[in-house]
Amino acid sequence: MPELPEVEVVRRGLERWTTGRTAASAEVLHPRAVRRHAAGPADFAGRLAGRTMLAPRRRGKYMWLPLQDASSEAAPGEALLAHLGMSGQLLIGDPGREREKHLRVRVAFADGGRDLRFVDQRTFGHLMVCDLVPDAFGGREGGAPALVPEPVAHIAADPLEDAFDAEAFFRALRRRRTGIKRALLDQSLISGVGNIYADEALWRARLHWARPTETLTRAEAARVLEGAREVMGAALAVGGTSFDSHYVDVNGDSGYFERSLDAYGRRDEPCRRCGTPIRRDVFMNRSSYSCPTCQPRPRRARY
DNA sequence: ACGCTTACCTGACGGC
DNA sequence: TGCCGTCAGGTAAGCG
Repeated sequence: MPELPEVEVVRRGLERWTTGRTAASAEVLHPRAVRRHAAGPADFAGRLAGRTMLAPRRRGKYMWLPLQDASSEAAPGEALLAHLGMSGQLLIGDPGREREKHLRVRVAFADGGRDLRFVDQRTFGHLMVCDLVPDAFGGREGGAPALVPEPVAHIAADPLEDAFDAEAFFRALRRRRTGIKRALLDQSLISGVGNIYADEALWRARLHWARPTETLTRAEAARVLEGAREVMGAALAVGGTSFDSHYVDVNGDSGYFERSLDAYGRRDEPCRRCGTPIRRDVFMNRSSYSCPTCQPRPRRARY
């Protein structure tokens, strides 16, 4: 389940293997993989052919590769945007290797070297070519607002970005009438946090997932933010979290953070702070893990 | 307008 | 052995 650290690991892999290379052709093997590319698979492939991929960028769980025309020095106005969804993988390898069972899109390069493949069992992920627009969330680059893909324009900065505005995040929480975990999963408030790291951040902050956001103090909000930054930074340092074969880097290798998780997936196992068995609640049709002692349920809960 | 629910999708797994 | 229900969950459309 790729969240920010896992996407960043993939972004770094792409940075090494695709930067400066020119796409020769793209093959869409499953139209659902490019469903958000409104003009269709043929247009998607046409917009990639002949264009050079610049250094990949990321915000939250989205990543993109700015596309430059071979014939032009002009700054890129479009990008190849990728979201891995639940099970998406971007893989780099020998073009002659066997086709993966869930291969959805393949991009061949003009240099004839390693190709780029989008493999996605559950097809929640997608690729598209889209316009770049000025960032409304404060990202800067070279003295001007940074450019982000149009579909990313409504996604808030992630907590590992310089542009992330902690005070604005706190004010937004106080305005909301919802629970803290729901807010952490809302990518328009803070991006990059998914179910796993939301539970980990809340465990670190010692807050229950149903805590009403409008009652959070500035100090509590800061604890959540610090927890998210710490846990995602630590996960990134060891290559991300892998629960199954779904999340891998561009070479197909898994990360090692699962063994370091304090809450997620640890039902009935002892809390690493106090020894109380970790509980599992069903919330938003998914699991929430927390410590009954360190993270007591608030008297007024919001779901 | 906002908060919340639902649909989308495939494979693993447990129970019978 | 095989069938069926459940679970995994990010996103955005759609509902009230």
